[in-house]
Amino acid sequence: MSPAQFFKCLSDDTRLRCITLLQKEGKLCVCELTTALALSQPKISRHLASLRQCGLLIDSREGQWVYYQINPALADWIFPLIDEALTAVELTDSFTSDLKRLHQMDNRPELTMCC
Amino acid sequence: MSPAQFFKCLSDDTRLRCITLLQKEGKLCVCELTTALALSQPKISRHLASLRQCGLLIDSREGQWVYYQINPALADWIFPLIDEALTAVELTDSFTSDLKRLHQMDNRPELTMCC
DNA sequence: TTTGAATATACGTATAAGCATATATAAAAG
DNA sequence: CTTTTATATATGCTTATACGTATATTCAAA
Repeated sequence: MSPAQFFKCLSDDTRLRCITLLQKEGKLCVCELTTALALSQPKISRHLASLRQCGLLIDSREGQWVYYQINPALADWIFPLIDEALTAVELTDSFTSDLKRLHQMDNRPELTMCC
Repeated sequence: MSPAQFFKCLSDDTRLRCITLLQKEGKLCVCELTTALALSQPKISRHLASLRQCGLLIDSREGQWVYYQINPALADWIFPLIDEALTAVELTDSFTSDLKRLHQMDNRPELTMCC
């Protein structure tokens, strides 16, 4: 992936919020991201698919749920940029809201699996 | 400017090469950028205009030449991202070529002004 | 093996981006 | 003035993005 292609991944608000939320939280399933961002499921899924196809994210199915995370095998130059992107996005109101909705979410899959 | 808007500025190869070259060299006129990137003048000018309009670059006319530089009045979160972008882009072949063409350029305005 | 929840994809459409070519403006030189 | 160099913009075109809606797929549970 070229630098410009990487920045294009971050150039859409929905994708940027997904990536930075994953950078902060580690691993989230589609329904958690859908709840956190308060957007339609197909919209989230389509953006996650494009990020998977370009290699920025990897997915893993666990039962009914498909979890996404940042690909740990990315080129070295990408990680500091993702870090700085998170630092920048953490200053925004929408990211604060996203985090709040995520943490207030009922029936989060991980919680269910623990019981 | 939102983080996503900022990343959109970097998401086009031509704009990214302009921005990183300006980050490294400080201040360049349109004809220097045109030579360095080996692209058409209208193409460079159009991208510089869009970067000026979103506030990422500022321009200043000096005689015949219009110089562009990174806007020093940008929000704080932007500068580390530009730094990391340069670090990433410096690893690419095209950036090496851009720098080489710039430094080999004949009749660079600054040099002419010095004599 | 049917039902429901989670996720993915297809399709049509609206909008935005990017490009090449041509032309316009602005300053300097003759 | 007229020309030349540097830069900006307009126009017409093609392609890419993003979206909503509808539908398909996958898994688990009953």
